[in-house]
Amino acid sequence: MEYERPIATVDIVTLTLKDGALHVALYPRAKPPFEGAHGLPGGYVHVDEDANLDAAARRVLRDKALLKGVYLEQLGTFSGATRDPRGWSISAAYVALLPQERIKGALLAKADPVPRKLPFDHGAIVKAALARVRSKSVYSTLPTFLMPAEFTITELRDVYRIVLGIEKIDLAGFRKKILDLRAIEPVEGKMRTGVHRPAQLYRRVVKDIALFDRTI
Amino acid sequence: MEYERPIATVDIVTLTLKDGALHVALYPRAKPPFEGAHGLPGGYVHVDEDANLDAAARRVLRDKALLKGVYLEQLGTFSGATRDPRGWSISAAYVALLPQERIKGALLAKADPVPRKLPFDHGAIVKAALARVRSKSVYSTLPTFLMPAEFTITELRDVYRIVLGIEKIDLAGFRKKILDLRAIEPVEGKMRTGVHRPAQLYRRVVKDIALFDRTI
DNA sequence: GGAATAGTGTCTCTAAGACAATATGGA
DNA sequence: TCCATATTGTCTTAGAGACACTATTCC
Repeated sequence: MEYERPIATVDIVTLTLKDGALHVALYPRAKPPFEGAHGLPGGYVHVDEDANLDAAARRVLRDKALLKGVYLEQLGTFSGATRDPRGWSISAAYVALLPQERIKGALLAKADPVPRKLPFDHGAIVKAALARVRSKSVYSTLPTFLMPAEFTITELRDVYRIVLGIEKIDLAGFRKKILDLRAIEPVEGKMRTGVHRPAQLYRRVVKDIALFDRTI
Repeated sequence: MEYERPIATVDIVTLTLKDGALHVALYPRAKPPFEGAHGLPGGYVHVDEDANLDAAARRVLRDKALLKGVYLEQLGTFSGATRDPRGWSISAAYVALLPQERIKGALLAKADPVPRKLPFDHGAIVKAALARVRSKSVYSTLPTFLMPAEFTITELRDVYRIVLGIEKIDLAGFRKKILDLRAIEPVEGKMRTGVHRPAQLYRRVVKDIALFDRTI
């Protein structure tokens, strides 16, 4: 026996750093339901063109001009009879991380506390995304995907501070850990200058995240 | 515009311990496709009776008489045009853990290496489930859900050894860590006897898993 | 020189790991 | 008594954290 098939969609929680806090990218909805309201980018799975859900998520990112080198991982699947007014629905949620300058045309809203009045269960999805990113950042180089192509160790340390909500992280210890992992490498001859000793610039060397033995 | 809706199913990777190794519960498929073959328990989402995917997963467990106190978590969602001969499909995969004596009527197959010739992409799903359970067991009390109601610390230590693939874990250090966490408590007056000093029996006290600061 | 941050070295202290010592019941 | 495992205690050592010290640039 065949059962009625649920609606199948993907939704992307695109997180970035702005003004020292995590922000989520929201876009106005072009069609009902919730037409005009700002929500997570997403949409129907296109069974004729998407090879799978990952491909559907990448297509959504492409439509928003968020393309190359974006960190993307499946967050979880949200479902139920009541989350979408159109009927029983399944939404595969993804988390994307990228530096702010890569995002154009989106409304960047503070991710914590989660913005009020998001459509569907997008509030719960953003909350889950934040929890995932925070817990994973404790023992991985996930926050490097929030950095621009080149960054100093101090800047990376500050991003860890923001993501993890830690008031201070000792720079000497942080430097040792992050360099021992060999997940970033110095960019030859490039320094960040200022009214102080110039700092070495680094870039991420691994495509995926690297894991620490312990915690940051 | 509405797109054609994919098939929506749930699949459960039920892991247990047997003969000192992780095993996965397989059941013969009653209907096509792959009728008669052994595969993961699962089935269509019933939009008329399931409140959401978690409820669908619990219904599948209930149908297999695996009911109370089963640890269940969403593993991830597997999808695509080709994984199911019936068409573009989405399967929400779940991991369930329970002690062997709770499982009746299933074929228990060694989970590592993954059994050959499983239907659909069930091989990949089992592989992902194993990876999830192993990585999470490093820093949590997840393996306690593989234990019967009462167990000794030595028995729990051995389960960690099996799940993590570690040849030896010092019992004294393990005892300290697991007791400090207060995730298990002694069962008053109950001891496991043998041809040696009797051992205190313990039971799990937390409903969910508890997390270690570091690793086992 | 002074200010500010980058980068290195060192000390302390905790905690993990190894392992010794003791406890207890059955044969 | 001995054997086997349970349970507790102790010693050593690696590593994290704190922080002092030096380096380098601009003013």
